[in-house]
Amino acid sequence: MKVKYPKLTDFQRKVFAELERVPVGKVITYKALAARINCGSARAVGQAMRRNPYAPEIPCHRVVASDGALRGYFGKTNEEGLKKKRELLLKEGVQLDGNQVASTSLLIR
DNA sequence: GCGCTTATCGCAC
DNA sequence: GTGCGATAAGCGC
Repeated sequence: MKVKYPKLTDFQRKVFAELERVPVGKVITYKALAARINCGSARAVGQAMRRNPYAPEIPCHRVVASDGALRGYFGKTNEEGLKKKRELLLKEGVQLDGNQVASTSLLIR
């Protein structure tokens, strides 16, 4: 298996690995993702996403807050990026309610 | 509702 | 090589 993202740190690599593990139609929370990589801070996960150089290549739109609420996208916490995130999720089959997931059952724990 | 804590990344010196 | 600051969150009070 080749290193898909050699420019990323081990931390980001783990985050993306777990992210790829999320099936289409479902999403994962920052905390759950952080816990999977043995990290107690969800903030660090968001940090990796925000600064990830492969933003459009990484399905960061599948990562949501513990409440299932979208937080930001492409380094933007405004509706600009959020709107796109919503569209992507809907396209993937994730039902959303405004800027929040319609059902927390869609979240991977 | 508001504020503080925590971990990682980015950039500067 | 080392240090400082900022952040796409979470939890507590």
